Amino acid sequence: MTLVQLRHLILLAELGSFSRAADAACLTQPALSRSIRALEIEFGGALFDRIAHRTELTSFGQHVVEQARSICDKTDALVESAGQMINGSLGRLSVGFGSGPGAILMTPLLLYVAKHQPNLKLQVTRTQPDQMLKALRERSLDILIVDSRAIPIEHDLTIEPISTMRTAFMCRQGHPLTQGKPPVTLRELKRYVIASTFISDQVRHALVEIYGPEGHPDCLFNLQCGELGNLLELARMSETVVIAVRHAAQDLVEIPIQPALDIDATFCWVSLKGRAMPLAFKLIRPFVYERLRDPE
Amino acid sequence: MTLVQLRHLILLAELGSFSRAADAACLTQPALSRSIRALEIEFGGALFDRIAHRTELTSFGQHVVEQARSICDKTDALVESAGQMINGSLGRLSVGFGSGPGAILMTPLLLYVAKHQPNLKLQVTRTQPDQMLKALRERSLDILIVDSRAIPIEHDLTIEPISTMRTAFMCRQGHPLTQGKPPVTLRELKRYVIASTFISDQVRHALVEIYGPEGHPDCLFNLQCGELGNLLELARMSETVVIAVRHAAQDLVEIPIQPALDIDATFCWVSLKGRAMPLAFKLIRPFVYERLRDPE
DNA sequence: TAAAAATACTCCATAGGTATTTTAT
DNA sequence: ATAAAATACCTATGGAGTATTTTTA
Repeated sequence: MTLVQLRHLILLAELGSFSRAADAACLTQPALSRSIRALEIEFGGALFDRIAHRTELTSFGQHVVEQARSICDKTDALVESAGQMINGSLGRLSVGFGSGPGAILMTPLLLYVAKHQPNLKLQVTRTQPDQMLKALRERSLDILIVDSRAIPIEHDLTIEPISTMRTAFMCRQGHPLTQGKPPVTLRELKRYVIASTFISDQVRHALVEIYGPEGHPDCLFNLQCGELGNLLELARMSETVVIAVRHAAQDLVEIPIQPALDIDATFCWVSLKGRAMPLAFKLIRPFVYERLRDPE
Repeated sequence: MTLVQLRHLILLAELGSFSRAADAACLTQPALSRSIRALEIEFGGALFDRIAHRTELTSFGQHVVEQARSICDKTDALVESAGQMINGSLGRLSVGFGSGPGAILMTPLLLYVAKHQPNLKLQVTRTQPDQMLKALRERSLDILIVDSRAIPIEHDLTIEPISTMRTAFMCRQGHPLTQGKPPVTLRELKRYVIASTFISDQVRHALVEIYGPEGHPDCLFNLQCGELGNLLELARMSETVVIAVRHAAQDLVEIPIQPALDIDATFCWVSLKGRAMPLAFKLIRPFVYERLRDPE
């Protein structure tokens, strides 16, 4: 029994003539005749009564056709939904965000999908990198967007860079640090509470290299919080200074510190090596590349 | 997309290895590999992640496998139910009975099917021959069991004889006609009410031939009723004489009329020419042949 | 290095085409 | 006589086998 044979059966049942059904199936009459005959032999009973100038289902044929219809409908539905999944308009995508990309991208991405990909089931998550890696390996997350320094380089991960974005000390507009003449020293900065997200080893070393022992996070930061969003809120509502990706908060002001904070965040996609990317991925990919970069 | 391919897909999803799934499918590994590849090409996306020593469904593959399972289940169900229909244990059969066969056979047949073919959906009907022929042509009846003289010989009918059964004048036990010395004349008979079912032209001619003008149904019968069962009841409850198939009522007594009523009922199957017989037919056929005959 | 999947090739079964016969009206 | 389906025969595609290569842990 073949799907093709079942379709022939359905067509013949509908058209009531081998010749016409063969035409409809883009087949010659003998081919259709054989196709039906093969089914009949396989089932062991006649599906049609061949009456001159007419072909009618037997009661057995009626029974079989009903079920054949249901089978063919199901395969049509499969092809349809598979097509939708392939072009990405159907299906689910679970994205995990690191603190930086989350602060910059989460709301815009949700907005974008809500507006332009209403059929896509998107799940976004913001937790700690190690938890997200675990989720990725358990396949409850499809992909991460994180600062590459936040995750270890491991053999089972595929890491693809997205962009580098400038990092800066920032404070609210009108903050005392912005009132004096430009170059601000670390000493001046440290008169204020300084907050940051959790810091990678790499950045810690970079800070010490630029600012000496005074730049060590343990010494530098009073407040640390995994959620950059909360830190930015804090900066807006107080004289707290935050260190973060400059572009994460346009309404804050960059502090012109000397020596300059010459650290870039390097954002990347992280996925499991060897795993096919969920198809919906390609629908959000361009949007992420477009938004996760410093403005010109 | 092929049912075979879908089964391969399901098997591979279950076993998680091309080699093992190929074994299970009685196929070589390369053949299965190609089968799955063909599906992936047709759908335009990967169904499996090939990880060394392991093969796992992609999210797209999960979606497809679910639907493939449902399709294959349906085809299994089709094959199963078709097999049952072929061996007759599933399906429906509509039988129309003429008055004689109805009186003899209807209850026993219902009983037989109830007891031995509980899965068969049997519909039995007792109406007039012309109505049954109409129903047969409309395919609301599959087959008739009637006295062949009750139906016209027409080109679109297949008529297959079953048996001939003796016809007799009958009355209840202890009826006055059974008290006198054996040969009863038509004149004596006609002192009682005589009842019959509706009579065919053939039988009418036969009666006139045997008994002369006195034997003409219009003259002979006081009561006529399409339901032989009612007539037999009547004979049991009164002194009414009935003419019917002798075997239809063993508890009635045959009247030893002279000249003898030398008329046989000739029962037959009637079906539409060129139409396959419903498969359940073969389940009741032997029973009908066995029961619809005069006892030895 | 070993195990699993992919690839290369060869072969054959079968689906489909063309031509013709059979059948029933 | 005509129209429809079945049959006969041929061809070619594609599915399956064997042998081999590639890949990755």
